[in-house]
Amino acid sequence: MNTADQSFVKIHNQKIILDQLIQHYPISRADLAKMTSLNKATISSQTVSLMEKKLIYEIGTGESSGGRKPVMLVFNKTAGYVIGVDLGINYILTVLTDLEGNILFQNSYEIIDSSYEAIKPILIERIVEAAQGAPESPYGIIGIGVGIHGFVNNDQTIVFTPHSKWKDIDLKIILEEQFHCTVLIENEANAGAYGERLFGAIKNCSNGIFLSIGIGIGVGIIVNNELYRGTQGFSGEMGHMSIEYNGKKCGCGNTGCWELYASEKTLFENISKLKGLEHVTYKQISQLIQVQNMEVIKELDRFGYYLGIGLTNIINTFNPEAIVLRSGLIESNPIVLNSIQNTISSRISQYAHQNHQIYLSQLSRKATVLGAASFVIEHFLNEPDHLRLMK
Amino acid sequence: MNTADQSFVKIHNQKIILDQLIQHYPISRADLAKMTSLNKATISSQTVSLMEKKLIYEIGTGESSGGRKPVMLVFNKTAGYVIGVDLGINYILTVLTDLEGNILFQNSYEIIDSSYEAIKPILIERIVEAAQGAPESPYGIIGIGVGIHGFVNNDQTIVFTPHSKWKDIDLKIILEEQFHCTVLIENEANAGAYGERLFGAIKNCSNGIFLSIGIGIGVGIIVNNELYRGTQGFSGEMGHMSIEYNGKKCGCGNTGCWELYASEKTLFENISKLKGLEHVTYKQISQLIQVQNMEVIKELDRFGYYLGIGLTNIINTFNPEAIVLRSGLIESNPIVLNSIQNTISSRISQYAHQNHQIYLSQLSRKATVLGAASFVIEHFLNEPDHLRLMK
DNA sequence: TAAGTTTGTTTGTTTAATAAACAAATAAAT
DNA sequence: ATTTATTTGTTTATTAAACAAACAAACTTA
Repeated sequence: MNTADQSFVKIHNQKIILDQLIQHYPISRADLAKMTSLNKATISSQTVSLMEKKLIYEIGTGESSGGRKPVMLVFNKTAGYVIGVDLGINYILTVLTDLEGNILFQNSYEIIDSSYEAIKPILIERIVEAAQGAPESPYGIIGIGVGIHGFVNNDQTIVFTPHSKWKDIDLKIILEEQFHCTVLIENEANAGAYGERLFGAIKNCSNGIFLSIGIGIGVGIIVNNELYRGTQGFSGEMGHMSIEYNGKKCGCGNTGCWELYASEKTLFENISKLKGLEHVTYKQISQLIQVQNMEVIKELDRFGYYLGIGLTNIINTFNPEAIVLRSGLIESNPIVLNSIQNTISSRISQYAHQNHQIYLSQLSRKATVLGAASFVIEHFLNEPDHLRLMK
Repeated sequence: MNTADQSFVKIHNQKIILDQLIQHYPISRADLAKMTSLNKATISSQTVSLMEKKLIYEIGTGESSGGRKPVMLVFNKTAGYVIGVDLGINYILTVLTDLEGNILFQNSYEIIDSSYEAIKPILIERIVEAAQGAPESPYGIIGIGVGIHGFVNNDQTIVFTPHSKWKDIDLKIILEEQFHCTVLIENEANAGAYGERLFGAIKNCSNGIFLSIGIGIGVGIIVNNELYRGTQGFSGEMGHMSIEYNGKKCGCGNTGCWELYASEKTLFENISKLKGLEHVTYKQISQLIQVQNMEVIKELDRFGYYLGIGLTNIINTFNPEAIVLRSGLIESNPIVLNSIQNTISSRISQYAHQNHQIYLSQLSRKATVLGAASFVIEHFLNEPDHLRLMK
């Protein structure tokens, strides 16, 4: 029940102007007026306000098109910096980005002891290290975004991580107290979906699905231009969608869960069993494919087949504009897409002609970490008054 | 990129005031000011505007609470009337309602020939009949809402109806030309979801799922307080979600589709086979249950079991606040809910404690028709200027 | 050199929300 | 019965933001 007044109008229009500027800079006031259909005078007054906030600045005149030369405005992408963290199962990926998501610094750490007690100091250390890489700027470090493999509720508490067994960890409060800045915690797939929507394969897509395929399968859902988190924050647990109601028993309690058939973990297990190996690596699989090892290729086909079954369910559920697949294996062996596509084509409803695109992740390993950072950026740009300590 | 100005503010606040008034009338200006946290003077000026539009009126003074008596305002629910139509597989249900969804007139027609050519004149006749039941009012018949069993795209064209085989029928334009009023066409499950959210089991629920179980299974999805239609309008085809990837072949092209296991149609077929009958009716089944026929009860349990399997998938996907089941059979034999709940409980992820409620449809047979009508009501109340012919 | 165009600012108007003052009506206290 | 405090709803003046129109500056083109 948010009522509107004059100040709402100003904030609302300023957000539109800034958005257009970010999308199309360098740009003149006159062009902004044309694009937004706001009055020239309104643009003039709003740009003053944006310049006072150091979010934009003038870079001199542009080309004339038969009259006075325009003064070009640009987005000040270095008005502040953000730290993004991807807390994976066996790694911590940390980045420092500007307000456009450009990476200035990155660091990857391999987790040995995944207990919370062991991770916490390492995490803080990595964040401090990244923060030190930020140049002087009006707003300094505007916040920290964390994407994590596990259940995060709508209060941003980490409720449970299936692999490292963290329980009810309030990392948000802990980091806020440590660093005194905005901290946003999100599920790994949600963050990935957001990253791909802002910077990657589904840029500006209204309805998109992000599929994170690894040890399990996680799904990030974007509907009606928004991330859909669910009532408590637990949407997108489609790895535990049953595709064989009387199938294999899963640790979650369900039977025939999709990720028991279509995760990278399952594929790796199958191939290592096939080859009589204890363990098989990405590299080994890629090599086996390159030498046309038929057993492995057949296994890969089955992998794509099972993915296609679940994806058909997703398409029937969401009628999405696009689906993004995040899987190191598929990204380095895009041939899997063929069996995925074939399976979907043979199964998708013939009643209505559904249009959908399937893309590989453009951000790849950085989808989650950039998504996490972008939550913070968006939060910062939506904050009507940038009342913060100047660094 | 909708910029805001003063008139936006007025329209926006007026909508909030009217919404509060509809929810809480009779109500005074003073109480509206408190509830909306708008200034008293603003409420005074806006109520003048709403009274000019005939959407509200005064009904005299109320009880004083220690000062001047308040003037009570009420919503003018008879400012106009709406026609709702449910175009089912073997019936046409038509209602006339006021602006609150109260039914003034209703009519049910059994379809014999379901071809478009046969239905069209009957449909028009039913609408005319319903319209004649409307009393004199400021706005007259404000529109016609149609819920239909089949694929409706985002342009509101009926793309395909699986049973009656209609193809690319632009009913919206046809009815608009015939009746010169707003016409809105929606999928049956989407309309039902909307009806239940406005008037029924999931009133004001932010994230809810409506399950229409009949010859097939259709799903209406409400997320982030909005109906989710999908990119083309084909979301919620979860009847064709595979729960057994190598299962029964479905007419849609997929295998192991949920509705092959958990639709009323399947249940009826199974029971009639069991009893060696050509055909079995709702009544017969209810009677068999009442006399504790174990074969039938077992079959009913299986029905609930299969529903529970798909519902577990839905909960894992959406983490909804509530799920509404629309099934004549379950509504008259709510015992089925037990096996549904048991199946879900034993299968739902133990990782995170998910809260969800499962309700029976409150609107029952009228869910779709009231949902269809409510789209028109909402459209009317959102129209900033009610520039229409007075009847 | 003159004419027309483009850009961005200035000026005054319009509109809707708000605060404050006010009048009317009423209940409760004395 | 009188006083006091309270509640309701209107009136008045103020504020803020968008806008239209006028304008000045800077530029291109003929």
